[in-house]
Formats: sequence, structure tokens, C-alpha cells
Amino acid sequence: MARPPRKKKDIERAALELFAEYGIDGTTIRMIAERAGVTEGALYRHHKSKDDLARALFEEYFEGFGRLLEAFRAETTPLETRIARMVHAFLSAYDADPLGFRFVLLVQHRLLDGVRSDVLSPVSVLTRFIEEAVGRRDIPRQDAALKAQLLLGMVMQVAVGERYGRLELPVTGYSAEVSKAAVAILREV
Amino acid sequence: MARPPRKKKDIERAALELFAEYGIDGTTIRMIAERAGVTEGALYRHHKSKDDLARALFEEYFEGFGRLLEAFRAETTPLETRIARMVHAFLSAYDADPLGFRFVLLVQHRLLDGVRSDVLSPVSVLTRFIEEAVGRRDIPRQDAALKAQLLLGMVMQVAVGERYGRLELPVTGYSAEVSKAAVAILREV
Amino acid sequence: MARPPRKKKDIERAALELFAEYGIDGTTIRMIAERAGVTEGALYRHHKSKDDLARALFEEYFEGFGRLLEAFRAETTPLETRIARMVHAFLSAYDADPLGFRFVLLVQHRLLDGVRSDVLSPVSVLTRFIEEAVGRRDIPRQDAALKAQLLLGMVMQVAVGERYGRLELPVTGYSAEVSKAAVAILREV
Amino acid sequence: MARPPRKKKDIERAALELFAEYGIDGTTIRMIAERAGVTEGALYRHHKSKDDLARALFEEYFEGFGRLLEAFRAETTPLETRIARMVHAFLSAYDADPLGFRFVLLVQHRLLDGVRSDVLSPVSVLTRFIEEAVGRRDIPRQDAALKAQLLLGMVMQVAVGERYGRLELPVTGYSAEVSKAAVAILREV
DNA sequence: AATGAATGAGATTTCATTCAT
DNA sequence: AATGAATGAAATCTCATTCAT
Repeated sequence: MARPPRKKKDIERAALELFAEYGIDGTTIRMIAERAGVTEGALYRHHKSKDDLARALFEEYFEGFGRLLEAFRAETTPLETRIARMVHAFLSAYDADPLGFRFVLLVQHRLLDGVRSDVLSPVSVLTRFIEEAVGRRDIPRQDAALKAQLLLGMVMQVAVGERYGRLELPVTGYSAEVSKAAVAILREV
Repeated sequence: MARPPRKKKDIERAALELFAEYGIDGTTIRMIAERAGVTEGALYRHHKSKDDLARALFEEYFEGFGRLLEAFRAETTPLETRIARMVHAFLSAYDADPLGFRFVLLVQHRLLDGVRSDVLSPVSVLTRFIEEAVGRRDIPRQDAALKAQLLLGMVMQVAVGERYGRLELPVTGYSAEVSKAAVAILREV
Repeated sequence: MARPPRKKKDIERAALELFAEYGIDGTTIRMIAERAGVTEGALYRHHKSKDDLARALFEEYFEGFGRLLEAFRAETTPLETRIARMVHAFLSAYDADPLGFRFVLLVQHRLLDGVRSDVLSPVSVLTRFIEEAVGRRDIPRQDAALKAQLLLGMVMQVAVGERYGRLELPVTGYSAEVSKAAVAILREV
Repeated sequence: MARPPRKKKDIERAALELFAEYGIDGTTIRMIAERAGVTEGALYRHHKSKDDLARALFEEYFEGFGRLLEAFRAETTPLETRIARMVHAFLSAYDADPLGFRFVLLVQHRLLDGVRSDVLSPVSVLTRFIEEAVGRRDIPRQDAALKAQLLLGMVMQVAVGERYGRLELPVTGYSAEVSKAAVAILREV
């Protein structure tokens, strides 16, 4: 009952940043320990393994994104408003913690397969969102699964664009335009 | 005068497939050699290191994508036609060689930084394409850099969607809808 | 708090002996680990690489030789006495630890270039010793740099002679004659 | 009966220079082939193995040194003259081909053990030379084996001194002084 | 005679993880 | 809880040598 959280947070933050920059395999336990100001053994007090640590971080972020979108999907505001809020929330997440976002971007293809199936994924939320809008006749009949991918791809690529110097921080500056594009995609069939 | 390099192609194909499935770090030299039917040392006659091999493959594909788009950008057909062709070409590339495409998708964030600057990147081509369309008054004034990212993100995410079982092969089946979405994004500002 | 490094000395001694017998390249990490009773990885906790280990050992011995001679150079005893002591000290060093001496002999041409310039080398000490003796009019004016090499070459070759079975252990048995030769070289110009 | 000598000499010279600079293990077949302007396989037309090549070169030089000294030992000129000629011949050999000399210096401890016993070694010649001088009452009774080592050590160290920038080229410039030192060592007992 | 692709065996090094302290 | 030495198991890479051409 004492205070374990102390170093645990340091370790996790250090790991996140290093994973975001060098990938999971490119990051060693020693690198994490060094940046967190602990020694290698200490890490195993809090996580079973390096992979376990990476997975925990990924799920945390991934689930966070899902919940973020879910909150707006369930809202009863107009379609345009909900889309704008979703886009803005996503881009705000990037501005608030670019490394966390990049971490997800970088390791997704390695860890996505292992995510627990009860976790709400962004794609699932978007798909449901589109299906409901169709059902409500807000937008024409269309392939919700496809459109969900298109929307997600668009928004994520804004982060990628910033990462590679093609777009500028803060990316929330692009919120309005991206929202408009999203709406156009859903309305125009 | 000596024996011709029969195994080079085998090695590169084996590497590509394994990289696409397990990532660069998740693929060992032994795995590549085994699949290519050579010994581990053979790889080093043709490439300086595993990383060098990965980089060579990446540039080859990456440049290929750039050239693909460039061909259509330069065309004098109507905007809609060119967009449709670009989208279709991209998605066809995936259907023709899903592993090659996935390889690029999977390793891009690790290798993108090191690409030679004279290589024509898809984003550059798209940006120029949009700027020219604006100049020609085909579409309203808009942020070409942003829109290029949005278009690219959309199309690439279709591949990701297929990879994770959300969309179906052949992805060229989505060409029409994706093209329409792309046009909508550019026209609607 | 963790366990103290019990094996470091074992590793270094094992390496020294093997280097002395088989050279650096002729000695494998496995050989060192085996003789030291550790696993191969253990070596890397204490030294960055095999070369680093060899270099550390070399500097230790090389500097030791320099200090050995320096002690006698600074003495205020008669020239003959100091020479005799230097020679004796050198040859004693060989009798006390032939492997250490042979190690230096064997690897010098590979590692000499990289020695830190602030390390007192035997040649420097001898050169200064001769220059001071000239300044004091103990011996005639002469080329100190050359004579330093001659003296060093003589003494080292005694060790070589023993190594190849031309001379006998203990080599301190040759101290008197070698000293006389050294004096003759300095006095007779 | 055609002309095999062509590339053989190139290969041997290339090997000698590389061995002198990097040692035998530090020199790869590929390095030799590259410098000689042939490919790796070509080397095996002329020598059974890299080691065989190194050994052949070493014996050639080593025997050459022995014969050089032997010629002067057998002369009927005064002792001083013969010593002066021996020393000069040795140092001239260095000036004429420093790399060949350094090669011997660098690899001697690795290859000396395997030299055919019928090869006339410098030490043997010098020992006999001193014994004969004692027998002829030219110099006092003394330990010929020891003195042979001292003489050899002195002269070789001149080369070492040049190699490490302590002495200057041409080293034949030191002939007179080294000869005087040699004589002093033999006369003074 | 020569080429250089390919082999085969091994060497160095890395690193997640364990465990005595 | 923490330390960091040591392990153990690979992974990358090197390179002398062989051999089909």
C-alpha cells in the first residue's frame, strides 16, 4: 500500500517515447531504464516483459482513441457537429501528445492483431456511426466499412504529414478543412 | 565467366514477403535464407546488410508508386479521369502484389527518413497535381499539401482495411467509390 | 546492492594469457569465456569489445613499464646503478610474469598507435634519461633518441630470445651482462 | 610454360603490403585480390591458402636476412668492418623496402615457430659470428647467444623507432652509430 | 587461368531476462 | 523494491575456400 506508482510512470513514459522514436525492437530494456532513471531489473517489477509493456501502452492509447470517438458518436447533435468534434478531438490528441500518437502509428501493425476483442476500436466506432447516419437518412446509403477506413486514413495521415514535415503544428489548425472533407465524403455518393 | 547470380531475385522476394509479414526486425537473416533456399552468407554478396536490403526494396517500391502517380498527373484528360486512374492504379498495385504493398505500409515509418531526396514521392506528385488543378481553375483554391495527405491517407487505409479483414479483395472493387470521395474532397471546399 | 563483479579479474587474466599465446585475433571470445569460467556475454559487461579489452590490458602493462623506468630515472644514484636497476627491473618483470610481458611484445605493433598520448612510454623515459646524463656530463654528447631505441631493443630482445628457447629462465641471470652492454653503448661514442 | 608470373607477383606484393599494415588476420583475401587487381579465386591458383601465402613471404624475407648476414660473417675483413657491413646491410634493407621489413617485424611472433629448421636464421648467423670472433681472440670470452640477441634487438628496434616516428628515414643514417654500439657491446665485457 | 556466386563454419556482439545481494 | 552481474540464446555478419561457368 506504499507508493509503487513513482517509478512505474517514469518507466512507461520513457518506454513510450523510445518506442515512438525507435520502434519496439529498436528500443532496448537498457535504453528504457536509463531514460527512466532506474536499472534494468526494475522494469520487471512492474511489467512481465518488454512486449507486455508495449502491449499495455498500446491498448491504453488505442482504447483511448476508441472512447474518444465513441463519446461523440453517441451525441445527439447534428452530423456536421459530431464529425467536426471527432476530427478535432483526434487532432487535439496529436497536438497534446505527438509522441503517444506516433507510437500508435508506428507499432500498430505489430500489435493490432493481439488487441483484446472487447476493446472498442476507432474503426468499429466509425462504422457504427456511419451506419446509424444512413439509417437516420442523414446521408445516402453507402458502404460504411469502406467509408470508416477512408475517414480514419485521412485523419491519421494528417499526423503522418506533420511527422514528416509536410504539415505544420498544431494540426488542429487543419480541423475545419478535414471536417469538411469528411462531410463531403459521406454526403457525396 | 563465373556463375551468374541466380539467387539474387529469390533472396529479395523472400525478404520482401517476410518483411511484409513480420517486419524488418521480426525477420531474421536465417528466415530469409531458408525461404530463398540459400545459405545466410549469400545475402551479403548482394546487399551490405539486412537493413540495406530492406532499404533497397523500399526505395524500389516507393519510387514505383511515385512514378505510377506521376504518369497520370501529366496526362491531359479531365480531372475526374485522372483521379480515377490514379486511385485505380494504386489499388491495382495492391491487388497485384499485396505483400509488396503491405511491406511499404509496414516499414514506411522506419525507412522513410532515409529515402534519397531525388526520389519522386507520392505526396509530392499529388501536391503538384492539386496545385496545377487549382491553377487551371478546375477546383477551388485550397491547401494542396493538406489535401495531398488526405488523398494518400484514404487510399492507403483501404489497403490497411483489407489487411485486417475489414474490407475485401480485390480492393479495386472500391475504386469507383474511393475516386468519388477523392473528387468530393477536392471540389468541396 | 546487486552482486559484486567477481569475474572481472578472471576474464582479464584469461584474456591476457590467451592473447600472449595466440595473439588477439587468434583468441576468441569463447576461449576467454571458457578459461575464465563465464559465459561469452559476461565479457561485455566490463569491456565494450574484445579490442577494447585488449587495449585496456595493453595500456595497463605499457604504462607499468614506463613507470618502472621512470622511478629509476629520477633517482640520484650513479649512472651505472640506475642503468643496472632499470635493466634488472625490466628483466624481473619478465621473470615475474612472462605472459604479461609476452602479451605486450606480441601485440605492441597492433595497439601502440592508439595509446593515449599522456601515457609515459618507456622510450620517452629512456630518452629523457640519456639527455639528462649528457647534460650532466656523465656521458658524451650523443643522439639520445637513437640510443633509447637501442637500449630498449636490447632488453626486449632478451625476452624474445627466451621465448624462442635461445636464452634461459630466469632472464634476470642476464642482468649484469645486459647492464654492462647498456653502459658501454652510452659511454662509447 | 606460358607466363604465370604475371599476377603472382602482384598478388604477393599486395599481400605483403597489407600484411605489413594490418597483420595477417586483419587482411582479407578480398583486400589482397582488390589491391592486386584480380578476384578472390585467382589467389588459390598460386597459393594453397592465405596462411600459405603469408608463410611463403615470411620465409623469403627471413631467409634473405639470414643470407645477408651470412655473407658478411664469412668475410675475412676485420671485425669492425664486418659488423659495420652487417648493420648497414640490415638498415639498407629497411630503407629499400620498409614494408617488407615491417611485415617481418609484425608477423614474426606468429610465424617464427613454423619456419623450416634448415633456414639460416639471423640469430644463428650472429651467434656463430660471435663465437668465431671469440675463438679467434678478436673479442673477450662471452655469452654468444645473449650477445646475438642484443645485437639483433638493437638493429631491429631502429626500424621500430622509425615506424613510430621516433627516428628518421633513411635509417642508414644511423649505421655508423649503431655499428659503434655493436662493437662496444662485443669488446666491453 | 580467371571469375565471382555461393557455401559453411564460426566469430562477435546483443539483449531480454534471471537472480544473488 | 531495487540493483546490476551474469546467463543463455540468438542474431548479424565475416570470410576463407570451393566450384560452376
